[in-house]
Amino acid sequence: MVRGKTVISRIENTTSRQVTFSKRRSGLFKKAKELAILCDAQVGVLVFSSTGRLYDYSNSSMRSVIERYQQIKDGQQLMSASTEAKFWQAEAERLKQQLHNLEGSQRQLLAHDLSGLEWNDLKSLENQLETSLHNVRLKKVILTLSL
Amino acid sequence: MVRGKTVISRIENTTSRQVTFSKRRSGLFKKAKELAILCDAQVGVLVFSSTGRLYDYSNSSMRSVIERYQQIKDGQQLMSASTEAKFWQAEAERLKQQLHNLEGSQRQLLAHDLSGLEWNDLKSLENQLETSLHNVRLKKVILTLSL
DNA sequence: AACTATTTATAAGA
DNA sequence: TTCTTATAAATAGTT
Repeated sequence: MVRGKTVISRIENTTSRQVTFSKRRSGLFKKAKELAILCDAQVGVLVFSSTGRLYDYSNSSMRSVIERYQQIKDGQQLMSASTEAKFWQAEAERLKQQLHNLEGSQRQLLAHDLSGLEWNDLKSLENQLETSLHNVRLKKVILTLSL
Repeated sequence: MVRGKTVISRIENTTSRQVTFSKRRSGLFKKAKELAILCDAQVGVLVFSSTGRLYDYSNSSMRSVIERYQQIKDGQQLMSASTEAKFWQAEAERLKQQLHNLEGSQRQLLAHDLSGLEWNDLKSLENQLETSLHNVRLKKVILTLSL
């Protein structure tokens, strides 16, 4: 039971300090979570025990909380490794999409996949191929003449 | 007064959400401070309101708390995060190369760039285009007949 | 911001 | 560590 008003000063007894640390830490995290949910806030809590062990809570991700903090406080900070990873992942995704599109149009040019093409599409593809063929033949002639 | 058990879910009313935010935020900071004093811990709390405003508490300095967090986390994770970053960077590089190659062959198919092509290259390109053209025309016929 | 009926957190004991 | 419980502390709704 709670005996009298608790004085807030360092608990000298190691064992009860550790017990209190454990209890109050979870209490703090619970409060943090409730604040985040009730008030639609982004919350991050970092706690280092006196033995140096890290405990943390965040309703989103601690990295994003810290990044947001640093953006506000510092303006600009070096990209963290995880941000850099995300950047390159997005870049790879973008390139993959571009590649996919180009492969599709290549398949049409090679007439490997003409599905989904309407009459007008086929007509313009035919024109394109005719133009290409013409230019390739022209190039052959030029090459022949220059020999 | 408190009426019944409080349900922890987003408070819809804006005014009471703001009031609760203010009250619980200071409650959270108070708890954080008590934990730090009682248990000799280093504590940092970051809170962003739904309007994006930053509130923070730390018994030492937030900067040192964050630095300590990153040293521990990155010590455990920097390897994987930076490895991941490298992986995706390499993946992006590979895709970029692939895209470049495909763009080159596309330019040849469209006869936009025939430079560097020898007689034999031109001959096989011509054949490829003829085949494509044939297949496109065939598809047109099929489309016409099926109308 | 202040009040207060209740709920919630928690210190100490088991 | 987990449960219990007496008591302190926090807080939701009201003024």
